[in-house]
Amino acid sequence: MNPAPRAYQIVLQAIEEDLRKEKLSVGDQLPGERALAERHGISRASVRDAIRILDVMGIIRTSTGSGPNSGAVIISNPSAGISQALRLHLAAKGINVREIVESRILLETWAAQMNPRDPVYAQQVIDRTAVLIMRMDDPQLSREAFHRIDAEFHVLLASMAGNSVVESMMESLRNSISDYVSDSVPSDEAWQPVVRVLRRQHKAIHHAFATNQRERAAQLLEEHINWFYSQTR
Amino acid sequence: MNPAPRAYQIVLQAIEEDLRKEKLSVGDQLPGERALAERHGISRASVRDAIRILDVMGIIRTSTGSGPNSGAVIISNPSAGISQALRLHLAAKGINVREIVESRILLETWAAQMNPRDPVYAQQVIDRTAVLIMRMDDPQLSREAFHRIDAEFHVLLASMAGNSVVESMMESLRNSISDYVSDSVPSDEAWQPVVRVLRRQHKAIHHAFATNQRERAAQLLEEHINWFYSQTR
DNA sequence: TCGCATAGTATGGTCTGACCACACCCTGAA
DNA sequence: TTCAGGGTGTGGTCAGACCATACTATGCGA
Repeated sequence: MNPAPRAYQIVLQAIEEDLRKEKLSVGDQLPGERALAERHGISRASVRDAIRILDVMGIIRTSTGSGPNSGAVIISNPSAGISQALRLHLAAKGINVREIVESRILLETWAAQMNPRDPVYAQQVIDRTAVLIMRMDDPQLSREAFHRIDAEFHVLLASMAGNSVVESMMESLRNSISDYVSDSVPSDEAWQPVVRVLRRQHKAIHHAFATNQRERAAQLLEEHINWFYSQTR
Repeated sequence: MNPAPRAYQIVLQAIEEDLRKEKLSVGDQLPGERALAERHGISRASVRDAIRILDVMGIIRTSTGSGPNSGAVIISNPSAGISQALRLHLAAKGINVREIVESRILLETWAAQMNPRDPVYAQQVIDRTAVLIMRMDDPQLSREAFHRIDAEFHVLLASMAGNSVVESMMESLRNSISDYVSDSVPSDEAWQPVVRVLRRQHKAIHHAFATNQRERAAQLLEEHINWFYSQTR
């Protein structure tokens, strides 16, 4: 049955157990790699395997040096691991862009129609997205910067629903295709008319949210996403 | 900007590039770790970091020995990485069960209402789920086995929509809470009445699918999931 | 007493080289 | 022709070393 359990899984399971029991929580430091190795009776190399996994999964952040901010510190960045997974499987042709776009529409329209769990936070989101829209109006903005703010805009709106799983998946879907998006529009000349339409759509979406027309916001989001991806093929 | 790019990222990016260009695809073998180390001018330890990441992300499968089925072979298991990420973040309290259940309902009801991309496959799914329902009727079945078949049942139904992202997320959500599910119902005595209701619900859901009542299937699925999790608190 | 440069210490990151168990393969004997 | 045996290359694991870094403690000088 279990002929060869990997050595790093010993550490991984122990840490997962500690997380579950809240012996470890966000902000805490993990014991040093050498200490973990000795505690579990395995080599530091195997401990590093576990640490590396926690790192790419967005559970911890590692840094060199000593002191309270060094070493492996628990963070919570659920989108990191999911983004990486989606990105790699997109490269490996295990999934395709159509499916990602379809999923984005599903998640974003759901989040838009969802009753916000926290009305105060929802109002903050509406205010903050208004700022993002203004920043995207800057004609000096590079395309990379525009895409970055654009992503933030969408993730922020999705966060209103108060579901971090949906929010992380949203962010991951957006991240996983960011290269694709950047490569999609070949020239800056072709980009100019596109960005004008995007700005207009963003403002309409924001207006629908601000006036609490959630159905309409969802519909506009779907059109917005579909339109943009029709431009990139 | 880039003071310390990790050594393993060199290999990771190279492999991702090869996947994108289809120089590598499912079934291919990766070069040996020693060969990759020499090619990129880094140590085997760093190469192993990259290999390990691809492994946990479900991009490759590794095994010892020699020959065409040994070493690191490209597979495509998108749910592996996402499952692991969700599972760890669930342990780290970065996400909670409510959010996972909410997401499951979102994905499953969407998939249920979606027009199948492939009618032939949809019919196969309906036939195969019928078999699973029969197997779940076995009173000798252990709870672990029941949950396993139950998960297969739900993932299979979701796969009808023909969106592997949604399917992977479904499977990952299901996997990430499997421990939670197993621990939820304390005794086998309490489990018996629960499993009877689950069987009945599964049959109703299957009937709705088989008779193409997709709206109703979605509604039954939502009730089914909500009911089960109301039992586990 | 205070301020600050310096040595000390612990961290993760990387490398080297070694040994193991395993699975295929190839050769040669029956 | 068959098949038992060793050969070879694979990932898995280990041990030990060195590095750059970042905090900490020391102690000197003002």
